[in-house]
Amino acid sequence: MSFVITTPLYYVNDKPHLGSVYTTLICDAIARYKRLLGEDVIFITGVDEHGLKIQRTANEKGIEPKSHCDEISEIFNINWKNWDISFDKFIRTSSKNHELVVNEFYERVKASDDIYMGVQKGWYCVGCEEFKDNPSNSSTYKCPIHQKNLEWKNEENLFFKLSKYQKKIEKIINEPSFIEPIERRNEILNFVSKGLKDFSISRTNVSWGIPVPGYDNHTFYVWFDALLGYVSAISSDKADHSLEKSINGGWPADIHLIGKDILRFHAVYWPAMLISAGMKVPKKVFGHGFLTREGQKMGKSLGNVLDPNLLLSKYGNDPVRWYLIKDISLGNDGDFQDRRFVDIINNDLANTIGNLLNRTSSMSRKWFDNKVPNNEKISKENKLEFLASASVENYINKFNIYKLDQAANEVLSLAINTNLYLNERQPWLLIKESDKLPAVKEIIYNVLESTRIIGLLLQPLLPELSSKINLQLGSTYQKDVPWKQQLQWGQLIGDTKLPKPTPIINKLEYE
RNA sequence: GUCUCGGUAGCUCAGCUGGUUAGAGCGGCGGAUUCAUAGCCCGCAGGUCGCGUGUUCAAGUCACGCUCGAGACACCA
Repeated sequence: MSFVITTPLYYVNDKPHLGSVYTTLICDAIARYKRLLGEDVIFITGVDEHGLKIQRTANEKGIEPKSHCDEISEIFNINWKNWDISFDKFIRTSSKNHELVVNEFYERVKASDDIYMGVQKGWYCVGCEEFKDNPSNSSTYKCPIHQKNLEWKNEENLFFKLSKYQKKIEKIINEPSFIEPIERRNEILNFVSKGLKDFSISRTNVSWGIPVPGYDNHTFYVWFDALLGYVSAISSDKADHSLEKSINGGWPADIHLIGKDILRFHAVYWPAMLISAGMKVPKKVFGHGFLTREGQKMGKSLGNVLDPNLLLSKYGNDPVRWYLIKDISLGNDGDFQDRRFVDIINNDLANTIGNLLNRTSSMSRKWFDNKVPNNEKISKENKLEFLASASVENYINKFNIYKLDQAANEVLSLAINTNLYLNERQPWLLIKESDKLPAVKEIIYNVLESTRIIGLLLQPLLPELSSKINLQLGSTYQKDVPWKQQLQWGQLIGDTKLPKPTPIINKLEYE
């Protein structure tokens, strides 16, 4: 059984922004987590390259759409590597194999008698190049963006019989686990209950797209094409790619993680399309929130767009991951605040976790010949062992239901509890009494062990920091041993050499 | 316009089916300690729980109204 997780296929109109980085980082954490649990993960990301907007952007730059897409796609690809994203597939919707899959899919949908030629008519703004749905549309209505009169337009389009799937879609979205979070689910339920209308899947005025077989001047509407990228991605690296290859390769997706703005396409149109083609629907569509900055919407007009690459180069990968994962609850909107960012990183990562490792390792080295002490096990019950196993359990429970922020907080509280334990036991006093040596050994072993577990728990969230922690404990994550097994108490081996501790994370300064 | 969600300490937010002195983290202030990255640990924050009315023995927690904010109401992704 494979676990298929997808980011949206990002529109190549512009380079990656913080929002796409956010989505992708979350997916990466989930993908890493599932791999640690031993699942066969297919982590899909990629780019959506067709459509009028791209065509126009390329025209403005005076280049072919294809070269524009090559350029931006490469930026995305490099970008994800810089962020250490562990994706398995990177799909480009302009690729040949994708086109083959789209055509095959289209044939299936056609065979289900779900395609017909219709007329898209309505009030059209030439400036926006789109139809405006205006209840009181009259010829005097002006487009609010362009301040121009609308034109009445008829356009021949191929339509997909979405209305036919009303009942089936209702059934799917009624399943509480299908759409998360629940607030978004209500919106979709409400939308669907008003009755589904067929939607057009082809355009006649867009040349940059996949041609519809049999209709010379038609190309597929970008959404019809883009959603299929999730499917074609699965077989993208196969020599002979076909729809069947993708289906057998792991479809359906276990989770589509997307921004809340594109929920409807994923939770309504997409399942209907899939049913029509005789395919399975995704198991879950998760619409996360948006990021604001210092309480304000980010936008070009406000000039407050936060460049993710700047964050990466200035602060590094793990701090950004920690902030976005731990401080924003998945599904809610989140606010990026410079001050808070610095505080959180310094407190959580440097002071609580980093310093714990540092003080622990220092004591052990100082008193036990630069080594891990042997576990004396003199106490009847081990408080830290109890706390650690509780944290591991909670962490896994939270992660399984995609409450990543709570999982992260679980790690943090284990670190806090471990610091607390140290302060209670005060081994630095006990060490002065020679008969207390066994007790000191036990305490130090426990604390080192707890720290090792903290490091392991951080593996899917902060891969870099995690390995740094374990390295300093002389205990690396072992690929051949199940992660859950390594999370069990008591795996740290006595007499292991401890390297000289160095800070695993530098403190940030607020400017 | 219709509908949905939210308005709780300086900031970010927890508070499930109503019930002892309303909680956490961060920031701020004070204290104790030294193994450690001036760090960890301990204590302090007296907040009309947006406003008003009502239901109730009892409401942050329910109902209604108002107000402010976010969002949905189909082909921009």
